[in-house]
Amino acid sequence: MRQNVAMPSALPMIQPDDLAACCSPVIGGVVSDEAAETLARMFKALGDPTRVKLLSLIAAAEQGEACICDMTEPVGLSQPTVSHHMRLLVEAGLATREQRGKWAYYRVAPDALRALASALAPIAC
Amino acid sequence: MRQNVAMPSALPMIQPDDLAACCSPVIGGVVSDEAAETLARMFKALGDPTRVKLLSLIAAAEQGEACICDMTEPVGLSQPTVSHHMRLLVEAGLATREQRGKWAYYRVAPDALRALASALAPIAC
DNA sequence: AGGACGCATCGACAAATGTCAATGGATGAG
DNA sequence: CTCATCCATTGACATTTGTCGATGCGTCCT
Repeated sequence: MRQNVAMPSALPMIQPDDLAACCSPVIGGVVSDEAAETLARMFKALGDPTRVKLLSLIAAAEQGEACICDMTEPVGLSQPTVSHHMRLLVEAGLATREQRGKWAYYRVAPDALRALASALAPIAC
Repeated sequence: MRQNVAMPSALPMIQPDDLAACCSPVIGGVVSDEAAETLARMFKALGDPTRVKLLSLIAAAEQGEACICDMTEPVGLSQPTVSHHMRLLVEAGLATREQRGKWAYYRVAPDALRALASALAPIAC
């Protein structure tokens, strides 16, 4: 390795709690292992075209909510598969689920999206 | 399926070219299949804690650049594995690679991060 | 020229992921 | 009560992903 070039060690460690802060993570300091884990778990949930589209469908739906049966046809996948994807989105904190009678209504979690967006903020805040 | 609830069909289709626009994707209209694919490919690259940390390391390094040999020890993985992860980040457009003599210098691609961040913007823009 | 170093590629392998058909549990309508 | 509907869970399977050791290709130093 080259001499002693400016690597991590003594840089401000970003903790998971800091994720909500503006302009913190990725840029602005080395993220801790836990923060990297937390961020990656959320990003992974967005790392599938079907889930991106599902989230988009929900956000675009009137009332900002949708149930499984509304989404299977637009994404062209089976009901169990859509249910599975929605579960991943909820577990990642990117969506919420509310059972109302026979239907399960899913909504986007704006705070989580905001947190992710701010985690990416390169410089401009 | 319930009656005819407000689903996609006639909503503004977000195309990949629109991804740079502010406040467009995910929220604000149903993303097209291609846009969902594009976004998912980038998010997937961030869907691994190692890659999040790598990006963070690069961004935090002085000069904003780092080579493989600077990163293997902080992430605790073998050189081929780190090289592999960096390739994924570059292919996703989230980082750039520049060979200078013996070393390969990696930098973060701020525009790509900005595009991703704006793709998440829930409402506030 | 020869050796040391930085990095990418290859082959291998276990683990995780996306998908479906089949099934089962709730809820609401008749 | 009975039946249809919405949804989640299960089991199965092919594909993708993360990781490593081994190897090969450049580049720099002496």
